Amino acid sequence: MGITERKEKQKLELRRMILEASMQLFVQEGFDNVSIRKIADKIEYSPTTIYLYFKDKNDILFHLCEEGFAMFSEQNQMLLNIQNPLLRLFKMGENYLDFGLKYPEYYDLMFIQSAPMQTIEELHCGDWKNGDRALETLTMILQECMDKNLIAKADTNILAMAIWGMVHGLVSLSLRKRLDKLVTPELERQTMQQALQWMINAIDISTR
Amino acid sequence: MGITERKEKQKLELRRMILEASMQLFVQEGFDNVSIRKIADKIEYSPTTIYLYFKDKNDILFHLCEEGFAMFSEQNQMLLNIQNPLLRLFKMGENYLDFGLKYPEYYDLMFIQSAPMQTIEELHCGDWKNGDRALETLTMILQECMDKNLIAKADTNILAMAIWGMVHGLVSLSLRKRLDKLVTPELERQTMQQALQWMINAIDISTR
DNA sequence: AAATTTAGTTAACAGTGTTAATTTTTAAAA
DNA sequence: TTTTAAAAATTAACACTGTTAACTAAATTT
Repeated sequence: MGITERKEKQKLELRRMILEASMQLFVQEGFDNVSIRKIADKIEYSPTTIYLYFKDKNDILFHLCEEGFAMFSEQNQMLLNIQNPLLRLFKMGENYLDFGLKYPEYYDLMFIQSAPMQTIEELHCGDWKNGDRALETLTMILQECMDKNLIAKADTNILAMAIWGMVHGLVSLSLRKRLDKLVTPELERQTMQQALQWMINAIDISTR
Repeated sequence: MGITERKEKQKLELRRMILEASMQLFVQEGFDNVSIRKIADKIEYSPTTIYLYFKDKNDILFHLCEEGFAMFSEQNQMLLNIQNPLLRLFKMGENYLDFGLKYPEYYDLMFIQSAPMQTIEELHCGDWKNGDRALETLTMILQECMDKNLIAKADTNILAMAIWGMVHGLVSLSLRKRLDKLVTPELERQTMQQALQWMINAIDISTR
């Protein structure tokens, strides 16, 4: 069945085109300036064609979101080389901050916008593979830190929330321009890293 | 000039009506379901009338945002009675979490949406009185904690960012349904408070 | 009473996501 | 090779959105 195979390949190709056009519009013109019609213009198809490949706009957002997680996951590969779990925790936090500042539009989709989660609930039965995996990595690092007596023993879920909460808080406040009164734009990244470092120091009991 | 006075009073009254109608729509139907036309319907004026009282939609959002800060500030009045600054810090954090979960739409405007900050830049010369005041309270508490040797000495701005970042991170992740995989909805609030408690304990050096 | 300012409205523009009906293109069957 | 059936893509439309220009009605001043 060489023909049906080719046809499926073409379908996947157009699907990719739609996602890539959307992605470019996101990065270039910002989140609010992406419309179905603009995506259609970019790929030179009519707006309704997009609905043959994606259920609705949120469905597109969700798939871009997934790509964001893939990028983040790839960036985190380097963590595997780090032996000290507390240092690994810090580096993972730094990675998180870097990712958020480097790809603000992706970060928006992954962690700030409501739309992708709605699609996950409606179309993917609440299953959020990529998001869960990143979270597991975090809890595992925390468990390792406790096992090696680097941090005080506690519920890993609570710790994970506290640490994720903090780095997410910093990134999202920065992206939404809420930190301007606290620090100048040039120093923002550096100060965020210092805040992370300060927290890691505060929980480190190995040097006490 | 009794007449011009009455007229100004009427103008202010309609202004209030617009804000209150907007507020109700926010709380009842959610952020995305507020449109100029719906506000106009609610107050039984034509949509264009609203533009005689507010520059644009963002201008309305900004003023609702200001009301949110007033509410938050009022809720924080009880902090004044707390002598121990570290306990005061914890209670302020708890207040922050409570506020975010109790008034999600207000919280959205105050800390998540981009629109209000744009209006502040354009119409109010970047001046954000209410937001700044809340931040000052936080840094002052932190300074007091350091003065009384309850926490390790450090740059108050960095500390403020770390702590604000964390509570904001928790609230915004919760509002955007990102914590579902980490904790069940019923336990969410409690776990968030525990995360805060854990952090306060981690930075507390008075019992070491 | 006439002129002028103020308050509010109507109609319209340019844009949004989305759907039903219709056409064009492609592959399979006669 | 021509006809038929299926697939792919399009046009037209609906019900919205924020916002503006032009206009009307009411109130105040001259």
